[in-house]
Amino acid sequence: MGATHMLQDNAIVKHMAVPGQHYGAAESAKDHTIRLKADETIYSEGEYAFAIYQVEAGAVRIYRLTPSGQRYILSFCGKGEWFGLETGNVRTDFAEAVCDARITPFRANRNAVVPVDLLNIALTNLAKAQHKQLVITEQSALKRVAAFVHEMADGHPGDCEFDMMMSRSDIADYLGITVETVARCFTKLREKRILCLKGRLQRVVRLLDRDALISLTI
Amino acid sequence: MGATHMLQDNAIVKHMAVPGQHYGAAESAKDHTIRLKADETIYSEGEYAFAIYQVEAGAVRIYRLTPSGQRYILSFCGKGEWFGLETGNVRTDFAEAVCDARITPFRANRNAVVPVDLLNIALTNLAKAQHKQLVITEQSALKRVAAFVHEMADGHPGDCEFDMMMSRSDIADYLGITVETVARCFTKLREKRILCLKGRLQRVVRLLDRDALISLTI
DNA sequence: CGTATGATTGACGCCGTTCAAACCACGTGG
DNA sequence: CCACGTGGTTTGAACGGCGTCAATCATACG
Repeated sequence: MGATHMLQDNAIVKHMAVPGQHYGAAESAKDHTIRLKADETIYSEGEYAFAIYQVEAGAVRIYRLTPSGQRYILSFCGKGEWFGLETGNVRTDFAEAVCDARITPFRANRNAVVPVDLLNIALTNLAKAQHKQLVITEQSALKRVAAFVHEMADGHPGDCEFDMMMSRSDIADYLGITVETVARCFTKLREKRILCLKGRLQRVVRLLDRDALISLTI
Repeated sequence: MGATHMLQDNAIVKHMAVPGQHYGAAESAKDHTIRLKADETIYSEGEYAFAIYQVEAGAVRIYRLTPSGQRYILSFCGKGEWFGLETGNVRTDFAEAVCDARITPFRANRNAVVPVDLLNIALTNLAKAQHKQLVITEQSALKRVAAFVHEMADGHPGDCEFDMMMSRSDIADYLGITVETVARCFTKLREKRILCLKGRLQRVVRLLDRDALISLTI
């Protein structure tokens, strides 16, 4: 999190980053960890936004519903990532646990101090959103799925085997394609000997050829 | 710009918004207006990021080049909008004037104060990026173009006739479709009597049926 | 064993890409 | 003035990939 950002030598900006400084004070902004079961709702569109959250374990999906009722997943948040920071006071999207998860809320109590760099969180989320735009417009379903697996693999550095946790339907709504196409792309990746799928629901990936995967996403 | 955001009653956040308060001080962060000709470069990928910018007149395109050399336009910035706020010290994208334009840079000089709410800018840009994700995945080229025209129309409230300024190629790279498809969609919008196109390069839109346009984007 | 849920596979049609040509307004120079 | 070239836009024809609808498979659970 300690990433520096531009304009960092600015006096105002400096004041924003007080990591852990006020944490543990009499009136801490940090609440206790919340344990969530799979698919449990964290907040919904239209609700009052009183906190931001950090993922401790598991994964969270942030999504919106189009007027036609279709779900579009804006982002998945894994361990260490922040979500729930909005422009206004009202939620514009939904947050749910993808699987069993733990998250920590940070409330904005009066006089309490949030021990986090909000600007950094906002800019990180912006960078994620921009990268996703590139992935999505970078047409060809196979490229999108490859980029998704790559993204998941980045969340597990070192491991060549990991659990994606999300369903095919989650992946489809995240990449803007259909479940069937997602399945077809995964079989293509298997045929190309880039990965294996394991587990009851085929959500555990074993990476066989990371380089080939990356070259697909380009 | 003065939009409130969540956690606004937080002490740290309060300190960030000092609109105009320090402006005009001995060492102002605001530089003089820059005048740009069409297609002139503002900054490029890899450069050191020392300032953010506000558009005074005209329009600016923010884009990236994929490894395969394809251009993808992340956003257009019109009058009043901010761009150039990045996560790191190094530019990750390019900024160019779409047409003749005027912009104001805000440097991060030592001891100088940026009279703007950086968090608000970041969150606004994040909201824009998220909305664009919905537009793009909301497949069907016609819907994308309709959403684009709608977005342009929002920049000219009240006017039913305005200049889009960008070329078909700009629009294509912005929406992730081809120039030909963009042209076909515009003729469809003309056939549906939703708009007329004027000017030598057919970039001036006259909106005939705003409601029909909006209902297309849903 | 029957049902339910989620993943996979197949067949077919449509929409957008690709390649190509035409068009239009505006220059230039003969 | 006309011929020609240029940059941007539009239109046409053919191909291919993804969505749709449907059936099948695998595993878990009552």
